[in-house]
Amino acid sequence: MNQVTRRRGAALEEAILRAAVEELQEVGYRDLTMDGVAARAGTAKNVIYRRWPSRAALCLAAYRQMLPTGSDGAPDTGSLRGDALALLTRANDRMASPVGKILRELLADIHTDPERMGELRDQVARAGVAHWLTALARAAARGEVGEAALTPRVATVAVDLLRNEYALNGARSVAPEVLAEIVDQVFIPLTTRS
Amino acid sequence: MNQVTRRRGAALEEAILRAAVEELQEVGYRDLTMDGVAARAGTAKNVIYRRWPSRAALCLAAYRQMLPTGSDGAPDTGSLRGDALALLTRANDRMASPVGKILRELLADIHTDPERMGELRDQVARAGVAHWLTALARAAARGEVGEAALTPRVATVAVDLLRNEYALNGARSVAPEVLAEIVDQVFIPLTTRS
DNA sequence: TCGATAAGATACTGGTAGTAGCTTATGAAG
DNA sequence: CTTCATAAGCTACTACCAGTATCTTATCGA
Repeated sequence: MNQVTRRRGAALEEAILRAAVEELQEVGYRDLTMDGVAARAGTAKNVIYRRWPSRAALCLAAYRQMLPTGSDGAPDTGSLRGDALALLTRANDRMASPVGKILRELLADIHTDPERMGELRDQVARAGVAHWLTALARAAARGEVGEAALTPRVATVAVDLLRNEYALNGARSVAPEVLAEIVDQVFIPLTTRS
Repeated sequence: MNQVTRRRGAALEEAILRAAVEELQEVGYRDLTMDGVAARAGTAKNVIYRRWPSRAALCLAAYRQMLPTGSDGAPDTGSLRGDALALLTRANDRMASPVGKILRELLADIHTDPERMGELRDQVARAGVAHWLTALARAAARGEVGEAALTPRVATVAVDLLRNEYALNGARSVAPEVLAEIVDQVFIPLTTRS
């Protein structure tokens, strides 16, 4: 592994992160090893440890790289129920995807580390709140929903419940019927003016 | 560690489980080691492996031993809101307790193992659903709530959201204000006839 | 009394996080 | 062009732990 030209600084850092991302994609968080990342990056373990204090920290950084940069717009199906189902389905797809799996493994592993949890929480919790709020705002403009519904808690109730399903179900993806149930039994009754 | 009298069968099994429970209480799931349990039980690791196939399996069995046997009755405060807050507070206390912490560590570790997840899920999900249903039934008798609220999904919505808080917050316990928010912004509006 | 069974003791494999210490390429400053 | 601090590269190491193997020996039932 004798390097002819030696990478340094940012270039090396990127190479390591890229290697970590690839390892995450291929073997997942649980089975990712520092030796593996080092080998793939063509460097040595201690080089990694000079930049990130632990395996979890490295993987967290790598995870960030994997996130889609340009998030899609909010769906506009014309009805609140349609929008909600679309948003929830999208969230479900994301959580069931490889990236979602990695996120869940990561969450599971670092849930005792308050510091790193904080970083992840924002990533997780904030994802898409805006979309729910705009969907609600549109519905409010149509007169479908009352003012009382426009709190963050209510807006995110559906995704929160979805996240709970994953917490209970483990790795499996959540069935569409469950999504409909959440929307029809909770989200719509909560938001719709009666 | 030469035993004068050698324990066998059920007696030994109980001793191991007791040791595992104590280790769980003292160091938690994450830091529990099979060597530690064996030492504490005054036996050897392979004896444990003759009974449980893995560390996770042993800890799951030990966790079951830790559960309170006689669950408390459903609170009856006279109002649905009071009952809901009481139930949710109790659930929060349980989840924040050492036993709850162990449960969460366990959940986090085995969430990729569908088989063991199934065992745990019932334990977790079913816990207290009955109480919510009786609280709702009482409220229905008083005319406080409509029929539509009497689905499992709606009945457990508060605990489900609480569980989500733990998923997002990691180890920390959930603040009382959050409990009130869940009750006042979600549970009560969902259930109460308008 | 004897023999099957399972407990006990010990040692081992294999894998991995994280550390240490040395060598050497690199780039910047003089 | 030379020097020198820095950081990359390399190797080897510690410590830890899950799970396995093997042999000895106590126990219990026939």
